[in-house]
Amino acid sequence: MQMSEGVEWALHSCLSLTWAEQGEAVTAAKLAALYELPTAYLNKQLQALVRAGILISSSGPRGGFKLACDPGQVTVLDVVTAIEGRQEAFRCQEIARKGPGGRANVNYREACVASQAMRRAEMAWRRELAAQTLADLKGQVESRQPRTPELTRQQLAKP
Amino acid sequence: MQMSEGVEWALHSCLSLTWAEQGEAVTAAKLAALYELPTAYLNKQLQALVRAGILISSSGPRGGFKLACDPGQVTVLDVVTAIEGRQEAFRCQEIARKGPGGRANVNYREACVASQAMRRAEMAWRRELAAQTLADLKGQVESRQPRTPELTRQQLAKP
DNA sequence: GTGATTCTACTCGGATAGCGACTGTCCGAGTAGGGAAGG
DNA sequence: CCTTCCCTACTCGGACAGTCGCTATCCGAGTAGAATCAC
Repeated sequence: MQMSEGVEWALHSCLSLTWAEQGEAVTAAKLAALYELPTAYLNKQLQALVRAGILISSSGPRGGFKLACDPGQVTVLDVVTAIEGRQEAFRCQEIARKGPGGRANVNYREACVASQAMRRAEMAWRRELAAQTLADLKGQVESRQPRTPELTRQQLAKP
Repeated sequence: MQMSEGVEWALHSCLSLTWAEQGEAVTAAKLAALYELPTAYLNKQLQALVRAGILISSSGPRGGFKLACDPGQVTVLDVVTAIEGRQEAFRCQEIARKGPGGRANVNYREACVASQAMRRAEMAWRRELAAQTLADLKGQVESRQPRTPELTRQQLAKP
């Protein structure tokens, strides 16, 4: 069970976008240069964020990506879901239906104790992720590394 | 991010083993027949449980698998970890090290805010899984489907 | 009859293919800005 | 000089290979029990 590394890329890219000049779109190439990532593949991840409504993209010269809304409105769960998809990690195959005492007309995705146990854990996971917004992460970085916003803006301003 | 379906198989197999005759080893073939699973592949999952110390295996006639200890001592997390491995789903690649304000001598698996956010969620996930033991699941099934233990024993007794 | 020995059938365990998802890359559609041309 | 048109360069977006881990399977090592044989 491994998560796509695109999640890490997406989180850092979103943070960098919070520090970019307001209204300015940032190209995938510049975001990739920030962290030495492959441009085309990062572009693919950013596309997923656009589809999820987290970013807005524009083509052509002076085009690029920018945040679609306030960082306080976007949770870490939103970003993770945008990259990983909405389906849960544990997908109950309802094997209990075939087992002793199984009933064909019961939805074992809800009734099976194993599924419930796993679901409860995933709910807790989601709750933690939903409790943090991009603004929270942004604030944490700014208090620990006050120069990061300025350095990011400088890097993004480079041709 | 999808979890191996072996987790579901392992949980149900362990539950069935709690209902098997005390001291009797159950073969992978019989466990597979309970839920109509491919025998060889289920065997592979059970091997992982043996390596994790959850089950004990014995070869030859009257061989098979049985629980290594009391069901109350085995948590759902133990089972999941045995199948999925110990590494976390989110593996920080420390791309922040290359980013603005990055320091080469900092462990970003600990310091990066993205990594911390993800880690906090995974900790909550693990905590939920560790809070439930096989005995808990066993009790839940027995209170909802009182006939399941008996039916399981009957199925396992069949040649 | 009893004990040791051999033999057989059974089970787990690791080694071996097959497949889907993540990883990585490329080129085309569309666009904004600049430059040229005409009034 | 100003306006209009065209053209170029740039960027995203989706389509196309490569690789790794999960899925599925098979055969050999080891063993417990039964059958056989000698005493």
